[in-house]
Amino acid sequence: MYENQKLLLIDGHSILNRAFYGVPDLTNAAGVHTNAVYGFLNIMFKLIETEKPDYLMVAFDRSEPTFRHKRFSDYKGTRKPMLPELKQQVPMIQELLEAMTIPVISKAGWEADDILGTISHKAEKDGMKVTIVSGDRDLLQLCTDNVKIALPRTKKTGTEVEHYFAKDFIEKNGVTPTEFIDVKALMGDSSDNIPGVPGIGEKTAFALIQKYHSIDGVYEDAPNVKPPRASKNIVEFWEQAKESKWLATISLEAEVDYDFSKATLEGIYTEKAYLLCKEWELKNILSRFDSKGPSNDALEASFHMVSSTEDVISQMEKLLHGKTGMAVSFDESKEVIGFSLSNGKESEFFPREVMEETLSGVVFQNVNHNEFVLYISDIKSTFTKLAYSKTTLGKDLLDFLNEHRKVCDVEGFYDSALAAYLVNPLISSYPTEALAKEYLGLLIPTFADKFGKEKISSVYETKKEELVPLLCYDSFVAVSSSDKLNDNLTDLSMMELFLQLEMPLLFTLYDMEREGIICNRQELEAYGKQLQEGVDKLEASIYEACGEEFNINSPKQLGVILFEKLGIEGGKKTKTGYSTAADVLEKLAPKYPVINDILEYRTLTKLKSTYADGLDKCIEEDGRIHTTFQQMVTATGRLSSTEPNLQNIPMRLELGKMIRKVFYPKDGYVFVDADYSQIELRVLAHMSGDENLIQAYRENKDIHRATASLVFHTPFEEVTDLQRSNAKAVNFGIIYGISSFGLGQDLNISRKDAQKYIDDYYEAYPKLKIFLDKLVADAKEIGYCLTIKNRRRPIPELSSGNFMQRSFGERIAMNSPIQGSAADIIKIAMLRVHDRLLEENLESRLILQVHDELLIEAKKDELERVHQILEEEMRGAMDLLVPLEIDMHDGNTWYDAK
DNA sequence: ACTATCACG
DNA sequence: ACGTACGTGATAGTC
Repeated sequence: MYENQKLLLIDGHSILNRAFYGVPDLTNAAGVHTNAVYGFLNIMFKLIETEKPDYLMVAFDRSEPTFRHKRFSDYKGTRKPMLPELKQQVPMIQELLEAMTIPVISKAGWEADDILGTISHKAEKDGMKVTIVSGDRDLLQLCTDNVKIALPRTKKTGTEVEHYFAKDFIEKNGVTPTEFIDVKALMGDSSDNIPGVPGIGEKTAFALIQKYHSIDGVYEDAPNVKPPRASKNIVEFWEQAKESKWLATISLEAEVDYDFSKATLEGIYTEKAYLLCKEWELKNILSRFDSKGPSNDALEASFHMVSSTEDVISQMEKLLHGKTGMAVSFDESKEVIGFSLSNGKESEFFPREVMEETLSGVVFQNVNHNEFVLYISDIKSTFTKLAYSKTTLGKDLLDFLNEHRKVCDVEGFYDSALAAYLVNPLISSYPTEALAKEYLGLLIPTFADKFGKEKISSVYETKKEELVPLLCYDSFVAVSSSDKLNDNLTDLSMMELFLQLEMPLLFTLYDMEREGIICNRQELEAYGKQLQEGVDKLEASIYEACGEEFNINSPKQLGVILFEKLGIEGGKKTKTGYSTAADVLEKLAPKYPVINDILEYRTLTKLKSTYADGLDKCIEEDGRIHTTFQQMVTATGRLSSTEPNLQNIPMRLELGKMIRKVFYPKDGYVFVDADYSQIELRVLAHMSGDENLIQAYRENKDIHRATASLVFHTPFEEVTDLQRSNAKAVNFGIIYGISSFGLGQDLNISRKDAQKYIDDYYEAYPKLKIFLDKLVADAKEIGYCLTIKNRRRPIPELSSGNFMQRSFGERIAMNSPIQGSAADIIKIAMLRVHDRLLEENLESRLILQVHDELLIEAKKDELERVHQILEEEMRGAMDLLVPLEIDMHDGNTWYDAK
């Protein structure tokens, strides 16, 4: 009945193993390793295309070994346990195959080999042509005229596949595939734990089987067998030979269940498979799906769009009771196209044009705790909570409400995406479909699933009905996921962090962004011009020295010029070529003057392109730059700043620092800049409880000098500048999760000397070592680390089998609690400073945060007050075992305030 | 889209 | 034996 149909059988573990070692490490944003799954799929799809099978099955061993597990191949062998990164991917590929409706066959007590042998044998008897794919050459004993073994080999040029029918095997080895079992029985196989017959090696074994065709033939003619050693041992070790043959034989009669009719390859491209590939970010695989993504028909039936004034009023009255989800929808140019509301049962989209046509405005007022009143013209509804989620911050929502507004208040707002960030800060974005899957177990389509690369605005014009469900999902998911998110936050003891710190901070950040900072375009352009002159001079000088013109900004071209044309030695090579990084070039500078020009050229072009030109583009009509503070990006709990990044404005070099002179306070105001003094080291002193470090801070000592004094056993007053600066490097190193190699590199000393510094350091501050060791040990046990305010960071790297990855995880476990606790502290300070400025009816405003620094645009007659507020709220943000100190300066530009 | 480089804390 | 400091974002060049 299966005459001439084709069956493809895959040896699951073997191909996954091959893929794992053949494909470079890949992870998705959540840190899940995916390289083996990806490689497996590529091999599988390639074979589907070339072999065009009618049926496909994949065989796996069961993880628990049994007495029947007799052969040990490289991936499961006794030599090395399976690396965790690979092991994790076994259930992943099985889940995906099942999602693709490809049968995954395994049976307790039987190996994949036996399953493959049995199924291929049966299929052949049914008249099929079989291809077995494996990386394991042992399977070659299964090949016949109708059963082909395909062995993929990873070569530089890509994956090539070797094919063996019985005739190919005979041609290559001089014995038949079944005779090869007997060859193995004689010669043994150490990797498979097959003893064989002592004294018979590969050559002899082949020769004997070619002559006698089986071990029985050899045994029967034992007296005449040559060489004499074989003749003697085949008799003496006959039982062992038979045992070896049994071990080497793949069963053709395993007790496995399978059904060809369920292996037809129809419907591989299922919705579930699509979503798994998407979650694992297997983008090349995704392109094979032409599916438009999932749909939840029953749910979407409750999604509507209002089209008249009467509808607006009745729907709002209906939806605005209790907890309500709200999401504002934007097109690609950030124009509001409308908003959706959802009560978790029904959801409604309110298009902008309908709202504008029919109603004068929307006003939200906070009356009591968690109780809002929504006024639209003459209707009035009360509701208790807003939930919101979007890839960007809930600040979008505030913007929208502000346009129509009067009051936007902290109480009662709930940003689902922000909650999801606290639960897992490692994810790069928190779009609706991700929250839906994680917290509702609901699969929903994205815009790209439905509309590909079309523009939102054009879809909105032409296919509004199809778009509405997507827009409704935003508010539906926001409100529906909040219970589950709250459960998670409660379980993790993070409710306080969320409600008392992160949610209120959202409003602080919103205000800071709206405020912005004045940036003087004329001065910026003059500065850029000045830089350009320097660039031109250096460019000419570099071309002159190198004897030709080339692109100095291209590390590739620069590397060739320096290390090949000019023959400069000491060029450190990387994957792609020579490294031309500053620390490499600096070492060469004394011998080659052109190097200094190149370094200076780099400095100037960086300042010109990133800062002079880059900031210019960001000055808005009000003459101010409005950065965006990202609250859901960093793994540690810090903020980040984008478009533009105002947290990396030059500071260390004078030329770069000058840029700060173009940032002004408005008329009648001055800048007040306050930064924490060594906040991370103070946090470390507190958390570790080390008496020496605590005492040094309580006595307000120069901490680096105090460290040098202890480490180098030198009286405090006699510490040299070099000793102090070395001690400073060690202090930094400790915060980063020190390694002797890293410290050595930073100080340009040997690794051994660096290790001595570290040992002496720990002797000086004994509790630090105990504390840092405990951080790592605890994180290994529970899989994550915690800050003072219970902010958590999962560290999947700690369970890696790879030394490098694991070491990285250990450094993260030491650094994140410190960096993250410092972030907690300054966030508290920001909130309090911001709130006090408002409470005390001041006109001074908090406008920037740079990790350990706050910048206030302070009204001149409020200066004293602002100083006091900063002092009190920054120092008093948290009670530690050591005082929190700040440095504070006023200035007429940002430059002067530092 | 990815890599190298460099700006900040 | 392994080959690095922790956390970010913007730009230019290369594929």
